[in-house]
Amino acid sequence: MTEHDTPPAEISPTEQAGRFARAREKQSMAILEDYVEMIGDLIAMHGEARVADIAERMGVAHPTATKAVARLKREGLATSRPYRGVFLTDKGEALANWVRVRHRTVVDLLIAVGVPQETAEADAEGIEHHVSRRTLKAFEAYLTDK
Amino acid sequence: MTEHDTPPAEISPTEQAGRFARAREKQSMAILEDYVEMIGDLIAMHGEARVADIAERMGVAHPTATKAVARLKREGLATSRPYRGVFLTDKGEALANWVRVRHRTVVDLLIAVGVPQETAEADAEGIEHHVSRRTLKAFEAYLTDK
DNA sequence: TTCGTAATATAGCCAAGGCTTCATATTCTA
DNA sequence: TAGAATATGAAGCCTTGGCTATATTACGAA
Ligand SMILES: [Mn+2]
Ligand SMILES: [Mn+2]
Ligand SMILES: [Mn+2]
Ligand SMILES: [Mn+2]
Repeated sequence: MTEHDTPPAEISPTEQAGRFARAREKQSMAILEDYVEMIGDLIAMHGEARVADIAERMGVAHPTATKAVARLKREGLATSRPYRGVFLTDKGEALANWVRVRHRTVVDLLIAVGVPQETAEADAEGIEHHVSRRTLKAFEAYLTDK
Repeated sequence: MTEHDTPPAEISPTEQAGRFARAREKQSMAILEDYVEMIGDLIAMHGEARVADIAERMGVAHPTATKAVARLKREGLATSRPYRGVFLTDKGEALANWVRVRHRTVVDLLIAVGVPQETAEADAEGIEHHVSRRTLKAFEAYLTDK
């Protein structure tokens, strides 16, 4: 029996539970993050972010996008005027910028360790939301030093 | 205005929607994956996987774990005998093994690029589920060559 | 300036994954 | 072997994030 067949490293139930809990928290932020990033991008590209465009690019039905925007407003990340598109608050803008930088860094890191670009772009869309500040710093350092 | 202030790389709405859709699919598998891995670990460590232990280690209430186990059974990944614990089917075992290898590889990769071990372990719990076969292959190659 | 079309909003459905509370079954110890 | 403690199960609630179907609103072309 090699070391690879042994059970995983010892870890207390509490600690492990904490890791899962943190992963769940990150997940609950993921959709918000994707939407603010998307809204920011649409505004940068087209000068406005319409619900229909958001929905199309997110790959969901438009009422789904509408509900997501409602949540963004509830959380103080966005505003919207009926039939006039969606706008980011300062808080939303700040989040969008941070998320965008993180997204790029994750893609760059993946490519740097040998992941094909297309795969990197696809996987990053999910991975990014679980990359903590510390891990991001490590990625940046790695990309700089390399 | 530097290149960093420009909008993200051009990508068709359809392609981008596909990426988000794939990320959502991965997410819907994440919980199943964590549970089969956990059940496999508990069996390896203690000879059995009781709902109470699963719940404690996942950081959820026991009815939540019970419902998750019900879903595993529905998907043909596990079986259970009342008051006798939970067992993995062949399919469940295969998934658990694959998930465990992937988990370790992700942790190793993160550490290899400079992420502190504790952070790596924590972030990997979420990241792993979005690492595709291709990306995993790249990680393995990187770890070997390094 | 009207009116048809396209965009947006609203309502109501579903499944997943959390939770608490309460009932029941098993196990273990005295 | 009876009874207490523990484990499991069942019921019912909430939020999120999907969906479809059906109003409404706004805009631009005629
Ligand atoms: Mn994303
Ligand atoms: Mn992203
Ligand atoms: Mn995990
Ligand atoms: Mn894991």
